[in-house]
Amino acid sequence: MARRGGSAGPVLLAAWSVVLPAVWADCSTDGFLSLWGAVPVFALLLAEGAERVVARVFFSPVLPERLSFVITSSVKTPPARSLLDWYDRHRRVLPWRSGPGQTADPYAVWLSEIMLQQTTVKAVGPYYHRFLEKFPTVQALAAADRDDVLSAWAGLGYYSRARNLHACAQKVVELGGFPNTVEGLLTLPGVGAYTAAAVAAIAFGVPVVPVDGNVERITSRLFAIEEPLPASRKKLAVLASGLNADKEARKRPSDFAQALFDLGASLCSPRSPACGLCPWVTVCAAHKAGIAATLPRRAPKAVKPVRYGAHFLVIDAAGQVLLRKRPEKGLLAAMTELPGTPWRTEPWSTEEALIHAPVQTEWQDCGMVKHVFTHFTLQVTVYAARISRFSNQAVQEGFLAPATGVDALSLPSLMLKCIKRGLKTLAT
DNA sequence: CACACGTGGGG
DNA sequence: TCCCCAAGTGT
Repeated sequence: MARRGGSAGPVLLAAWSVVLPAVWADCSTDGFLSLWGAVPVFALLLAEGAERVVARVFFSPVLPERLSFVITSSVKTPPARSLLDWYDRHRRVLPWRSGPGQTADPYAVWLSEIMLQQTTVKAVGPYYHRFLEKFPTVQALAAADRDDVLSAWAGLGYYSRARNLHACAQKVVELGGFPNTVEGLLTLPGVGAYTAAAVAAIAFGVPVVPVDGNVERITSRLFAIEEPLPASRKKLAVLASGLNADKEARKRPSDFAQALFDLGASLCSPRSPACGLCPWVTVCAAHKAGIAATLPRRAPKAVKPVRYGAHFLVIDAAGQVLLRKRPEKGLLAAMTELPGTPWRTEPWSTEEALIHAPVQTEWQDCGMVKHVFTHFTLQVTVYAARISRFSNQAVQEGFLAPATGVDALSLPSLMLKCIKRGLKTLAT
C-alpha cells in the first residue's frame, strides 16, 4: 500500500493477501505508487515462480475485479498545485459553471453533464439555456410531458439521454433530491461512472476524479500508456483515480475535475497538444518520450456499413405535412419522422419504395440525402408531392403539422434534412 | 467485451 | 470529401 509515509499498508496488504492469494512484493518505496496516496488502490508485484516478475497487480476495494497489468514507466505524482494555478488563470467561463467560490446547483450540473455526454460544448449551449428556461427545476422537468422533453432535445442526438433524463428527474423528485454520493448517483437512470463522479465532485465536493475522454487522454499521456483503447480503459481509470492523491487536489474536488476538462480541451488536445504551455509538462512521460501527440492509441474501428431508405414529404393545400412517430425502441426511438420505408442494406427501386408511400399520387424524386450515424451511413431517397387534401386513412398512420417553420418542428436532424430537400424540390 | 446509440465541427 | 471525435450509458 502506497500511503504517503503512512503505516496502514502492511495491515491492509495482509488483509488483501487473504482475498487474493499470490506472491506479493512490497512496493511501498516505488515512486510510482505515491500516486495513490490515501486512495484505496494497492499496487503489488506478482511473481511467476520464484524469479521473474510478470506483472504489477493493481487492486482496489472500490473496483469489483482484480486489475492486472504491467507498468513500464514510473512517474511522480502530478502536482495538483500547478494544475489548479493554471486553472485559476485560464478557466473557461461556461453557462453551467458557477463562478469561483459559488455553490453549484446539482440540477444544473446534472443537466449539463447529461447533455455534454459525447457532445461538444458549443452544441450544448443553446439546448442548455432552452431547457433551463422550459424546465427551471428538477420538479418542473419531472412534471413535464415526456414528449415535450423529447421535442426540446430534438437535434442534440442520442435520444435515450432525453428519455433517461425525464425518468431520472422523476426518480430524483421521489427521492426528495439528488443523491450526494457516487454510489447514490449511480442508481439514477442515464448516470454512469463518469457522470456520477462528475456530479459528486462538482455539485457535492466529493474528492473523486471523473474519467471522461479528456481525462483518459491526459492520463494516457502522463503515464505514456501505449496500449490502445478500449482495452486500456480500465487501466486508465485506475491511474486517473490517483491523480487527485495530492492534498491540494482533494481540497478542491470540483475545480480539480474541471481543471482536467479544461486542460484536455485546450492544451492537452487530441491532435496537437500545446505541451510547451502545460503545467504538467515536467512530469509527463509521453512528452518525455516524444509521443504525446500520438496518445491515446485506439484500436482500428470497424468499417461503417451503408443502409438505404426512402421517405415521403407530402403537403396539402393548407400547407400541412404528414408526420408519424417512430417506435419506442431503437434508433431515434419515439422521435418524429416522415413516413417511409424501413432501412436496409439494399437500395430501394422507385416502385419498391412507393409501396410504402402514405398516399397514392404523383411523386417527385428529390434525390438522395446522406446522413452519418455512429455505426452506419444512411442514404435516403426523398420523394415529395402536393395533394389537395389528406384522406382520413392517410392521416390514420400519423399526424399533420404545418410545413411553415420547419425549424420549429421538433425533429431529428436527419428528418429536418429530408424535409428541407423535399421543400426545395417542390419549390422549383 | 462489443455493439447500439446522433450530430456537427475541425483538420 | 473524408475522417476524427466530444464532459458516455445501457445491454
